[in-house]
Amino acid sequence: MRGRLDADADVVDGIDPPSVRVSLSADRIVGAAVGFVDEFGLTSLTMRRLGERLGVEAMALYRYVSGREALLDLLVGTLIDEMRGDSDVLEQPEDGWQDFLQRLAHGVRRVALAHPRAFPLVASRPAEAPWLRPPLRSLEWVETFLHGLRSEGFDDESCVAAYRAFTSFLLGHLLLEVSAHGADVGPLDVLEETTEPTPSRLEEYPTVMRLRGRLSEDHSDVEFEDSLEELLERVDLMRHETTTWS
Amino acid sequence: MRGRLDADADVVDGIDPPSVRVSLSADRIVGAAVGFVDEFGLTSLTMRRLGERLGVEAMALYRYVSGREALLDLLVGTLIDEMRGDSDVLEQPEDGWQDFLQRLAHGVRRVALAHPRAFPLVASRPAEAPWLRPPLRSLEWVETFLHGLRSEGFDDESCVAAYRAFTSFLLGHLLLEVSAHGADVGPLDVLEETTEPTPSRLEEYPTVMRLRGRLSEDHSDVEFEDSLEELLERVDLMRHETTTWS
DNA sequence: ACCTGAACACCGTTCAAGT
DNA sequence: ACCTGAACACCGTTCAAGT
Repeated sequence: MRGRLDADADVVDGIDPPSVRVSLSADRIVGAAVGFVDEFGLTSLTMRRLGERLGVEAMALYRYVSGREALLDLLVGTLIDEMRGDSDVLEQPEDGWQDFLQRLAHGVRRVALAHPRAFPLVASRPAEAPWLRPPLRSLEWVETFLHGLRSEGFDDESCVAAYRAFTSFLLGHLLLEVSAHGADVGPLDVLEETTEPTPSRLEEYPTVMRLRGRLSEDHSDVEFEDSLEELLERVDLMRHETTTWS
Repeated sequence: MRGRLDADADVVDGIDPPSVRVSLSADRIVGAAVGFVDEFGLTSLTMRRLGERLGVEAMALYRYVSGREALLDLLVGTLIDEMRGDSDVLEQPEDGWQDFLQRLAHGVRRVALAHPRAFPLVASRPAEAPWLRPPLRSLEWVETFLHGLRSEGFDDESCVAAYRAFTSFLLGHLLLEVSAHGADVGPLDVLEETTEPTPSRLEEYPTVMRLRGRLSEDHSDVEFEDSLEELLERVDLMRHETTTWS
């Protein structure tokens, strides 16, 4: 017994250390960044504050990520890859393309709802190439999508058309859904409940006023489901079969 | 003749003065901000640089706008109001609701394409109320929309459903369209054309590789037109007539 | 009434220096 | 090898002071 490890010393008196002292790595940094954004919002994410959260000076982060912008890109990549671990999302169709796209859509939606404050990044960051459309903007997922539909008999043109329709549907729906959950925000997130939540000059807009209650109802779940169904029907119509030689 | 005006003196030697010396106002500031974002992108918009552009110190701006965040909100408002001046957009239906929505959709699209670098703001800024959905997120336009459909015989529920479908369609389409035009971007906008525009590890993704050409084709115009048609058909289906007593 | 100078707190980022 | 201190340029914002 050679006595207690010296390394313990600085944990012992550090009440609630920012994080257990694990050596830094790009993954750990990005993970912390995701957590930080989930908790405090995008505008609060600062190299210095992120360093603090990791028990390190901001400058130490530059060993692993080349800067703040690069960090945000890594963050987006992480979110999209999170779906790979989702067992409901398939790598390739097993019960037809409709089931395949259903699972994919719900997978993306789960990610969006799990990270409502980070999701707008997925939408607004410039992609590697303009044809990598958010929110399915990694080469991996686009390959999965296109190859999946091809293997189900879609021809090239239909695959691409379906990809476009699918992404634009997802982006519109999910962005609106997370923004209703109070997504991006400005500097201070503490929304001042003191000011009336409804704009004051409302009486000038009789129709809005009358339908306000109905407008506020949240049916995101069924709406997503229904619109997705409709999308799949549209995709079905834009579909040209192809004979697969194999 | 009391000699030349003293005020001219600092214009005379100032080669290419940042702007003709007009007294400041909120409108002028917001207008300059829009121009600045159009030209240099969102991340380049800085109180100090905006002041410089207006021939004034940054601190002077605070007399007219309460801060940067407020400025961005005003900017969003301006963009949306830009459509009021669009003679193709109607205040109320004249040739049926389909024509009405067609004009509205194209009006929003023109704004988005005229300000591709500012449009993501319209999408991601938190609205006054969660039911003010981007991109139709001013009380004025929501009133116009809902009242317009009501006057065409839609009942309350259909109006709201149509509003939801319409906004989510527009948001998805237009955000993807402007992001393909290289919208948001990080710090430096000078996109480095030196690095190959195509991600390097492309050969690992055979389907993407093969369809790359097709994926890059830009058919935004016809795509918008077609999807809009489909949307209108969907709206037609979700429509319950109501008897208007008047 | 309207703008400016100086100041403050906070950024991102670099780099020589510490261990 | 990995992190820190000090420094730099640049933010947003406040406020007393100038005109």
